[in-house]
Amino acid sequence: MRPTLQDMANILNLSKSTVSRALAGDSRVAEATRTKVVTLAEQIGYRPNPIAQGLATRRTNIIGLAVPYAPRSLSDPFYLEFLGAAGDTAMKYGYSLLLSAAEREGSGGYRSHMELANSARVDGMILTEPRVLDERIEILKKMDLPFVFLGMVEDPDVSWVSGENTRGAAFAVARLIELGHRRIACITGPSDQTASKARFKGYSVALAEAGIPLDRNIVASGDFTQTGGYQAMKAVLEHESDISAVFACNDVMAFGVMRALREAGLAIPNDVSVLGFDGIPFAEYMDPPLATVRQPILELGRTIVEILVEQMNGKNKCPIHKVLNVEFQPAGSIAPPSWISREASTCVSGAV
Amino acid sequence: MRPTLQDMANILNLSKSTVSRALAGDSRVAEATRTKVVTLAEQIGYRPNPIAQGLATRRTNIIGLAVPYAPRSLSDPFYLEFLGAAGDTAMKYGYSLLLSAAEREGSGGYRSHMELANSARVDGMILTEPRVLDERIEILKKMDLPFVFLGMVEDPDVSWVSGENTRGAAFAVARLIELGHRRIACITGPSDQTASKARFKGYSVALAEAGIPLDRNIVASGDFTQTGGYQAMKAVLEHESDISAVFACNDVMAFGVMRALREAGLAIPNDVSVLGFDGIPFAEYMDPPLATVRQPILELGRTIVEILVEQMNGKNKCPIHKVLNVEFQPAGSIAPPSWISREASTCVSGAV
DNA sequence: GCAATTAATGCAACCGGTTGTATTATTCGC
DNA sequence: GCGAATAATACAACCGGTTGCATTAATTGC
Repeated sequence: MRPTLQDMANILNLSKSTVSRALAGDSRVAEATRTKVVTLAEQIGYRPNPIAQGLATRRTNIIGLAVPYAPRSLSDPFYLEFLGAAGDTAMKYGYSLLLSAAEREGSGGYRSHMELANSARVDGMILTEPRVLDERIEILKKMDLPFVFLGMVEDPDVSWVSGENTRGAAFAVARLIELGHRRIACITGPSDQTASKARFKGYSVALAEAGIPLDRNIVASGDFTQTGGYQAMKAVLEHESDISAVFACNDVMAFGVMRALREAGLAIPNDVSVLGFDGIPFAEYMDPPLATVRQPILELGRTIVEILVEQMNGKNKCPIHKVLNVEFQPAGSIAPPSWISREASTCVSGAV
Repeated sequence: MRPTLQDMANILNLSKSTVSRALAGDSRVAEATRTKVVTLAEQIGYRPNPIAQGLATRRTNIIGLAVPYAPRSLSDPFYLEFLGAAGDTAMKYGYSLLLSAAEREGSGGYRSHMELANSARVDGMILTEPRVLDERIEILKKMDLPFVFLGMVEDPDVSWVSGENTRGAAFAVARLIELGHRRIACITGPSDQTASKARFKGYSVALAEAGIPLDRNIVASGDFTQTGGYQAMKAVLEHESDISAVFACNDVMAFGVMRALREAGLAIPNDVSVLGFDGIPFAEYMDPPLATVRQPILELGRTIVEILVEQMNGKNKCPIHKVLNVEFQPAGSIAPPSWISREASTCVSGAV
């Protein structure tokens, strides 16, 4: 049986409270006593019971992490990396992560997240994939539990951390335009997710700045999964054959896009360039390596936990919004459009 | 403030115990009373405090999940999928998953897992990546906490669930041999992991059955990461140029292998065939799609939780060892060796 | 109609800690 | 040497549930 505080007290002929204070480093207990207590604790392997501590202090040292159910969620390496980084950081601050496995049902899919938040089991929550009008926010606000979103939230009272979606997408798409691309398809994520919306906005901005009209026929919406990207790309290819580049709003969809293109007999990047978003490790192992916008995934995980910890400690009551830099990462999946290469080669052969 | 049991008791002029029993469905409380209690609970949104419940019942309804630190761990989609499935199943049985973020240090890397196991915070533990002589087993056995490993463990007293590593690998490698391959390299995982060892054994068995001698020069050890696979393949290519196929002990390493081969100017599968293991979703999105041995990842997650739940309920005291079927999944990354194709084409052109 | 059952509820201890306050022992000033 | 201040420790309530046993009320048997 695990030794308890009372056991220790009995052995040392002390009271529970003194033993407890000795371990907590309370200045009121004599140095000699503390030493004895600590030594004994070491000896018999005493560890305070976190459940009892939780009941007494109303703190659990656990952070709830709400991961949305599929289609995206836990099959996207982005989340795994994020999870790892968040877990690491949480541990550094003495917290553990409790996963809220999401539910399958469509609309009620947030119930388990809300239950966890309301369970007194966690000191704070990390939430992911905010929607434009996210029903969870109102519920959470009523609970006075600190929480932070991964991804931008409109409500100014809510803390969040996000990669620079709009600017990142705009910058990368501008590079495509710079290469000579004019017909650039866009595979978006679910339209009600803020990240998806922001990346699409970046795409639109880049087009607008280059004076290229936005053509809805070459914009399709996926669901942030391989399959989603694959199907969306197929749908676009059915009607449009003159695109020379594709911007997929995340890497995983870009993989599906690449497959759809190849199946349509289009070579990457010779016929069509492909650009992703996220910078997951697999991107550079594709053939050709996928050009993407690298998010600082580890830093996102770290930062979000740090902000949450601050709020849990009550140090900072005002909401924090943090946008982390992203970085365009060129790679073999993008190249100038074929008509430029052809012109160039014509030109060269003409000169020879 | 959250309503407590006492609040409910006060409102209804009942005692805590009756209210508690009413909610628990104890047959001793009158039906009318139970209805009143349940109605009120519904009305004021009463939810029992799981921390207090945990203290009283010594059950937390939480399963600890120990994920080893890098290099593999949470950057491998295999684990993410596993995690999702385990989480889903856990929820179905009323449990949540508490992640044990692993530590960076090499040898002491298991400390946090053991602390979690010993923390009274979890009712059971899921452990991953067993090593051949896994130090955790002895520690866990002393704690009388149910635990199950993902992956085979030698100790017969320990429960585990695993894919059919040896047979799966043997079968797949045999298919390579069947295609005509003789010089098949093997990129193993860390040699002290049972999964790695078992898959390598499958490779050896297949060779032996075909009468092909095992050549240690074309066996290299990776660490189950892309980079590890890449480097191991490079090392092999440095001395050996006559291999016609590679078996990587997991898909993620296979991606690294493919990259190394391409960088060496070798085409897949024309010059070299590549075979992976795991069946992660990305495999089929590679170019060419990666042939692999598909593990039933979701079922692994489901089964492991079910076994653990059974053991936590005390229904089954004897250890359970479960081997789940794997399935060879052919794909574009494997083909007959080039000398066969060349012979074939020579033959054909000769015939014409 | 009264003892014996049975049904319904209440009391109080307990889970293992934390923490406000009371108590005892010691030291200090003068 | 005595009262006051201070240091060290103990007591007891509390966190919010669960659970064994006692108690009371209602029902049954004869």
